[in-house]
Amino acid sequence: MNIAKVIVDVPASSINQTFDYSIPERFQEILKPGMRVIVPFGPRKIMGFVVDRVSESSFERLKNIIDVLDLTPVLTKELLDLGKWVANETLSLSIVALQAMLPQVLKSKYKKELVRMTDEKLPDPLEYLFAGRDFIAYEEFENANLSYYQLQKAVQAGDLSVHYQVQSKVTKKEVLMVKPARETHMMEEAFIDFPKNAKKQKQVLGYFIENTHPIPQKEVLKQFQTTNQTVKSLVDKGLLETYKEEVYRNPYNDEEIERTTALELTEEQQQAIKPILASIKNNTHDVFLLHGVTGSGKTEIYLQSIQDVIDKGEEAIVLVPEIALTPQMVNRFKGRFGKSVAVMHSALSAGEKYDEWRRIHRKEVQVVVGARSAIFAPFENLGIIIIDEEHETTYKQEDQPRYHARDVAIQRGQNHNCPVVLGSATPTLESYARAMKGVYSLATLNKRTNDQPMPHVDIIDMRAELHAGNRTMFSRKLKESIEHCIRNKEQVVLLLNRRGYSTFVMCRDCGHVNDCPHCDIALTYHKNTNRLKCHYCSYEEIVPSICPECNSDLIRYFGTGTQRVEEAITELIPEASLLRMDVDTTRRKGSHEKILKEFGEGKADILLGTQMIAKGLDFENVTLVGVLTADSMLNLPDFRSSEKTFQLLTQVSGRAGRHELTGQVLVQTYTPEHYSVKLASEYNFLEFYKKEMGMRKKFQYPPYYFLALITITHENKVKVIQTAQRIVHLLLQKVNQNTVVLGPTPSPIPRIKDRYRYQCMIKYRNEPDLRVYLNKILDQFSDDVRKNNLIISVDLQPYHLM
DNA sequence: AGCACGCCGACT
DNA sequence: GTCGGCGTGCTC
Repeated sequence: MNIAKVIVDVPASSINQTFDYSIPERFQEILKPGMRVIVPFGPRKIMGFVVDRVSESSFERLKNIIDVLDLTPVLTKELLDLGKWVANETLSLSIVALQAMLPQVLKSKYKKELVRMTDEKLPDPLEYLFAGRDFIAYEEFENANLSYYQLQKAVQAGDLSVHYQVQSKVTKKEVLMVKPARETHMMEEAFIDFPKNAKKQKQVLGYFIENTHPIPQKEVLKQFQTTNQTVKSLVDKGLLETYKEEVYRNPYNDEEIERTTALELTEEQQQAIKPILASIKNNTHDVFLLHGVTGSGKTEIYLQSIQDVIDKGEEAIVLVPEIALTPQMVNRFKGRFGKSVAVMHSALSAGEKYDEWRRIHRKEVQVVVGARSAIFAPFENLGIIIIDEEHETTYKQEDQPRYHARDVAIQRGQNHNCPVVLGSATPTLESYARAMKGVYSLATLNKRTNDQPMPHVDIIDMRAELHAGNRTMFSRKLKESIEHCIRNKEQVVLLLNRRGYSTFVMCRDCGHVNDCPHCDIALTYHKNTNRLKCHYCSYEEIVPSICPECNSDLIRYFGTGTQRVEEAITELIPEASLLRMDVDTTRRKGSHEKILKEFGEGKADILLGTQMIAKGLDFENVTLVGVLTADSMLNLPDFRSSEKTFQLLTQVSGRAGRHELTGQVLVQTYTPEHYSVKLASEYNFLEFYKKEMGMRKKFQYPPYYFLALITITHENKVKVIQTAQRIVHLLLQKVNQNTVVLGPTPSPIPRIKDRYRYQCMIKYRNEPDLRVYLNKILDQFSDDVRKNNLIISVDLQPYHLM
């Protein structure tokens, strides 16, 4: 077994295979699959993952592994296999799948150096560049703009050599600790003999006679108001010892979180948890769909299930949408399981993420709560996987590897023979349909734990407002209700269901709209900078004062963004104080929490925000939730738009009246008759499910059909269309009769960053070999992809049809 | 991907 | 003879 199979860090389809290396004697004992290594690859040195050890290779001459980067494997056997599965399932490269399972810091960086090999004089420009040094960074040579020919000759003559370096930057945080170096009685003797003028040293020594435990040097210095010189002298005298100890960065202050114990479950909750506990107990893999209205106590079911898993000596993964990973949520888990919880989400720094990951790796925690990628937590005895807010689209990764955390969860659940729990107040049609078919077990929670009814939802027809001469974005009823709330010192949450915190600009005379010169999309107006920006390529220009088409000066700003609503409210209800929460105001780390905290403390009457305020907020004093434009989402060219609207309206309604005070929800819409608006206002998920399933069946969409989206991108429009047509043609030759291949059609945004975009959609029910066909087709175009900068991307089960 | 190698053409 | 610019093929 002295040969290692290695997946090397080269993201290219022609390299998407294992490479064999022989294992030098000194690594024989320690090298295991799942470790990272440095290997020679052509003239370079690169990082790779050992995926297997074997005793034979079909290659005659194998190169040696240069170095081993890990003391213990960073990927378990299960995760290595899972990586292979993910790569297969999502048509991505093995190396990309493996990298996705690890924290960023474990990724390698590469460096090239130019090393002088001779004492003889080099050709003038090179000699000058080296300036007496033995080696220089390759970059220096490149920046100097010298002839590559000379370099080539010098290297061939053996006067210079190119060295390749692999840097695996791992930043462990260390603290300098101080402890006594002698036994106490020896220290005491030294104390007595100590010179009187060394006052500080004597004090410190005295401390360590009393306290023999190591403490950080920083604390010693602080306590005795002295410098490290004092400690150093004591160390030099052989009385104290210093050493470095690794510490974890702790993004959450655990001590302050109050511990909680299990709550008593309601009848409904008990019914729901019973089969889950049974599945844990019997080590069976089942998928549970927990359909529970907001406030029905899903989290308590998660917590108690996890408790059983921990008691059994196993581990738990809890996935939460990024946006819901607020301290409120994290505290519930930390409160119950204390130090056994690791938290993983994008607001952590790279170092913090690595630390949390290591706590899992070292088996110091049993529970991880995290966003999508936490599904790859390196646990070896998984007892349960929970996906909260199962319907959230953030569980699908948008770039390679385009995996869905739910699919990975189920795969891991099978690997570990453990249950997977999907929880939501508004499950995806896919999951609910599976539950209906009996593939998943369904548990429904209809009652809120506090027995409060769901708040009443009023639909307001904005067309009628328009007819009545109200041209503002607030209906009369909403305005009155807001004022009423403020008078009663209650709080309001306003949702503007549109990410446009800005507007587009149009000439009133000729209708000219400023488009991005590089993308086929209108520029959006940013008021704070008074500029027009492209959200796709970051192109910017100053807002024109006259129309570039017709020279008219009647420029009008269209569309409603949160900034605008903010202005309108201050005009309409001057006494109201307002907090705005959107992409603009939450860009900085921690600002999200800060805004919520201020609102929670009652520092504002109104919280105005985009989607992000719909999730998980729980404020006692909120009695009114207003949705300004419920249908702005409905008009999107996306077959899920009704589902998304229903989900959003249901979610946001759950924000009102969660405690003593009863809540009210006002939904403004131009299409009050639309079923997703109407049924959301009645909290009628089942009816919505039936209705929407009918639509999906009629138009051949999931869950009746599977989808695959192929997007072809190139600078030359003709080339894109030709390629797309060829792909469609090839597909049609292979797929089943009843499989639909649509396109090629221009993408919803037909050009981004000067690249034209065409797509074709495959709708299928049964194509077991689709991945094989797709791989073959991708192979056929691999030359074009490499040489001509063509991009073909395949997204199986896409969420965004862009 | 990133690199070497080799062929070609330009310029001196 | 001195250079740079591609196209091609390889990486255990």
